[in-house]
Amino acid sequence: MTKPVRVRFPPSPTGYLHIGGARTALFNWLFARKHGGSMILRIEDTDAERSSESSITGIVEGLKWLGIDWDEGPYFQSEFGNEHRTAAQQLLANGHAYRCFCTKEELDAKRDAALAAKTKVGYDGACRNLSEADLSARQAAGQPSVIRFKVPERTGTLGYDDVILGRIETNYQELDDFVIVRSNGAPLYLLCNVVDDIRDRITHVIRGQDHKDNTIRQLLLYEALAAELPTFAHMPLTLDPKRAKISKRSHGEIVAVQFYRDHGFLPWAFNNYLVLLGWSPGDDQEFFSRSELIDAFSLERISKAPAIFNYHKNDPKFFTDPKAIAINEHYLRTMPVDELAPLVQAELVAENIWRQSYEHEDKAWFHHTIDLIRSRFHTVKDFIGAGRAYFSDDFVVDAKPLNKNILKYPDLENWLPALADEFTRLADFSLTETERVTRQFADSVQVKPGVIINGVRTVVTGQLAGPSLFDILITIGRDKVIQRLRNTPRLYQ
RNA sequence: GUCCCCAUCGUCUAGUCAGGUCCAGGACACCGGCCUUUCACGCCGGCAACACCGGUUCAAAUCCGGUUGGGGACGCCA
Repeated sequence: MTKPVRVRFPPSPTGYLHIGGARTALFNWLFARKHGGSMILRIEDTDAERSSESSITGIVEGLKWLGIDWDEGPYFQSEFGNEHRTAAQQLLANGHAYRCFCTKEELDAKRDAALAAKTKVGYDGACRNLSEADLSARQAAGQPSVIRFKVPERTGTLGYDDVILGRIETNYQELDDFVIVRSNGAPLYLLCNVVDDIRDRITHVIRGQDHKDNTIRQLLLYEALAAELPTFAHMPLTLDPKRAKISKRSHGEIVAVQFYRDHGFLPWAFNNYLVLLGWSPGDDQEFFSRSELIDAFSLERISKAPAIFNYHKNDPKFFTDPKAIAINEHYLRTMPVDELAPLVQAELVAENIWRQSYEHEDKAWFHHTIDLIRSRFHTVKDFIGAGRAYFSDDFVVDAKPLNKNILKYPDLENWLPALADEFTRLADFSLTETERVTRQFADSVQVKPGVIINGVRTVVTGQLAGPSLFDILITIGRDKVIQRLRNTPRLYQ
């Protein structure tokens, strides 16, 4: 019987949840769900200077929006300071660590010198073998010190089997003694992280490849702490089109999960996009329901090579990775309308154009309208943008159709109100009747039907494109159609 | 500079571990066509890649070596 799977997502609250973090959370979550294990959210806030409350809120909200839930936590690393310090003292006591009195300035100078001389950069072990007398003298003198881990004097290599990358090994010679406790007594990430993972009984550490070198050193910590090693899986990083690591600092909002929420992405569609960045099922399937994805997911099928988040700044057509938009569009037009309706409702409510009747007597109309217009939309924001005229009289007539379909034909100023009169007289405001009258009207004024049809579409919806005009008319309804047609002259002012 | 990792269409990727079925498959994007009152959707078709060099082999995208390129790490950050 194997141990139940336990994974964790441990963000440091120093900024919003970005694409890379969300993807790491998603992969951990999928793995936990697939194996009936537990997902633990642990906020790594030991760097008090950089951690912020708003960042924690942002991360939690981001995960909730994505639908990535957790079974334990959020735990806060800062609440386990005692455990971290105890572990450090234990390592000090049993000879796995030692006090180092080198000052930051000395170390910086040595590192700069090494970098300049283009030789190996690393701690030289100056304090590794301080005599007892020296040690107590310095401590008695109140000289500040950090605690360093003492890398064992061994030959050969240190390594582990990564589920994604395979065997990873590093020569002991490459490892230098690393700091585990700051001079102010605060334990550092490398140690805290291991102590927490041991306490939380983490079985699988799934994180980015930027942690690969940390893992090697943490292996020594597990050993010194006499703890069992978890399984490691280092995911490929997400890079920008210039192949640089994405970050809030250099990329801004476009990499924030919040950006996608605020731009009308469907949470599941975004997950579906993210999972394809570095993972594939092995066949041609690209769209997955939640359960299908959990079922199909496996760490072994994660790619080794980094994936590019393919957005282009100031692209007039694609405001983010075209694939992300394509996946969103797919869900937008194929998902059950009754699942989409609440999301559209939220947008309408936010715009103050929501009507209670859409939930009751006009529910069928509301759903029908969503279904009628969604195939042209990219995000749910389009329902209050391009689709606004279906829900409100307060909509803008776009400049392009205004010029192309209205101003270009001055006669429409009179024709469209006249057509409105025709509609008034119609016994049956139906698909066939509105079409018949419209074509007849075009014939009577001797223009191609398209001129009238496109003119009406522009006046009634404000848009250059849309569904079949007669579907639009009967959906928006006779009264509003007539009113908008009669208002045509104002477009010429 | 040192160490580690990676390398298939513009992008995400399948195929690599078990060499032949791959003159390399799918998706996005792009181009063309059909449909059409517009624009989409949908459908049909097209463009487009095994980084390079050498080796092993009857046979290499696949195995081995090297080169080049890219990334990550090298903190009293996480």
